[in-house]
Amino acid sequence: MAKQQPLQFTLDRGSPVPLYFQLSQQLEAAIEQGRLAPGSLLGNEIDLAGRLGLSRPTVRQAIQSLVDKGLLVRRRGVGTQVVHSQIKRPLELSSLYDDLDAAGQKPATRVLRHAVEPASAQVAAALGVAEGADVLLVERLRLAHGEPMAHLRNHLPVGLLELEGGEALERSGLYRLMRTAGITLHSARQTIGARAATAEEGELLAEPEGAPLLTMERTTFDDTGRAVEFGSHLYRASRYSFDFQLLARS
Amino acid sequence: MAKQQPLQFTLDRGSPVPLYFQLSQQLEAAIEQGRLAPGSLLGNEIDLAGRLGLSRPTVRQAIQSLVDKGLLVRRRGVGTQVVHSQIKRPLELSSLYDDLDAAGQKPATRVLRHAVEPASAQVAAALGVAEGADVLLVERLRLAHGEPMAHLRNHLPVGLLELEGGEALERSGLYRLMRTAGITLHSARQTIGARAATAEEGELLAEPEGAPLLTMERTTFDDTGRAVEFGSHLYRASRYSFDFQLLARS
DNA sequence: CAGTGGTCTAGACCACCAG
DNA sequence: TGGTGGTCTAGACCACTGA
Repeated sequence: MAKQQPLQFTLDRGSPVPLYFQLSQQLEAAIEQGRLAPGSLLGNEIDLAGRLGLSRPTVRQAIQSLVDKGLLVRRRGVGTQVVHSQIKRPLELSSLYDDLDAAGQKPATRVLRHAVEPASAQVAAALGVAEGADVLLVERLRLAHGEPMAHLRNHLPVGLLELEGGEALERSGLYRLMRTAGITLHSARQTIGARAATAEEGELLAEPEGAPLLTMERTTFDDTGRAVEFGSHLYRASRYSFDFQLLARS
Repeated sequence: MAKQQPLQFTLDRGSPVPLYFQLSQQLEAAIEQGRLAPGSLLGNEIDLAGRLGLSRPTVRQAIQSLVDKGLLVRRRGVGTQVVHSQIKRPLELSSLYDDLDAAGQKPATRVLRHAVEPASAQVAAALGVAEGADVLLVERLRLAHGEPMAHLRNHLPVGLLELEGGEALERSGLYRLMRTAGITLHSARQTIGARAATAEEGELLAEPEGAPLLTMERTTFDDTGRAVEFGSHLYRASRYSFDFQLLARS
């Protein structure tokens, strides 16, 4: 087992950033840049704590956060080592806009509709409101490189966001707007399936009738447990797929 | 904010089960059974530690594990409360067999093929072996209630599992067999998409040609970073969808 | 202002693994 | 048998929240 030690860490005790977080960030950077080779041992926690002038629990907290991310593996009696395989991010609670943006796809959005409507039974159940109660409906077409990628229908409780005609939705994703509005996203329940495009859907997405479409339905909750969004989305299967990482539950 | 305290916890210091784990299990059970109502406050950590005869870090460790699962939310200056929405499990590194089994679908498996073959470029890249090198190919049809659900093609490095003709694969999932063989699953990289069925695929899955199919490709790694499986699967979109929970990355 | 969680320390003993 | 991570203790101070 290769082990090396010249790794240097700098901790700023005056910073408001917690010490364990400073350490875990620098460890993560070292792993990503290959300065900590896959499979190499990290050196025992006691020594590391001593060299850094930290207590062992603090060092453990830093290491644990990277174990939780899947970057490190601990083996009792052996040590802590860097995982070989490239771990990328897990499927995140991020918007399609951010996904495309990060992929350099220059996303654009066309807001097709933006209106208050009575909730259908499905929407009412998802959002936890009465059937027929007012909900905000936002219907958008997402484009990349000028080509349609997805048709997005989102239902929101009224009063949650001030969208002002929807211009903000052309420049940013819905999730980012929610975070900006002080809503803390907590969890989401998703279903991914597929079906054939109707003629109308095909026209919107520039696909022939009957073409396979990916469907995604998602209800998003904030940290108070309130449903803040129900989305019902269609993606062109020829142009889009869901790509993500899973970690085994320990 | 409702707060109640009659909750009773029993800790066994003689047990090999860690104290924080005993506590987190009992808390989780109380939440699931509704004895801890959604939105209710948990009471501060210091008192809880005192009443249980534990130190605060131990109690924190128990609470933190439930926060990580999405069952609890901490707010500084406020307290720890039970999340309102029903959190189910995240998308797990489990086999379709176990998924169906858990759903009471009485899964059955027909092994269509079980042979050593030269690796294609795609398989070689996924498993990290040379193109043309021997790999084990397992091809299965998964049925529920006698109806075909999915067509599963898995490639494995030779020598990883002793499958003995494949009978074991008719009674259990591939992942369970791997765990039984002492392989610790660590992570997987997945892609979910959709496409139209070819005539041949349609015949296997009892769908017409051109019917939408869900596709899933997955490479699974063990905790040493070794790729242990590459799967390329087809699901009937009319019968199956992927349903899972996401937690916001903190 | 009082109360909460967030962070940190400096020890301790144990269980597991390798040689 | 020695070294590793796994667990646990009994404190401490700080930052944030809400009344």
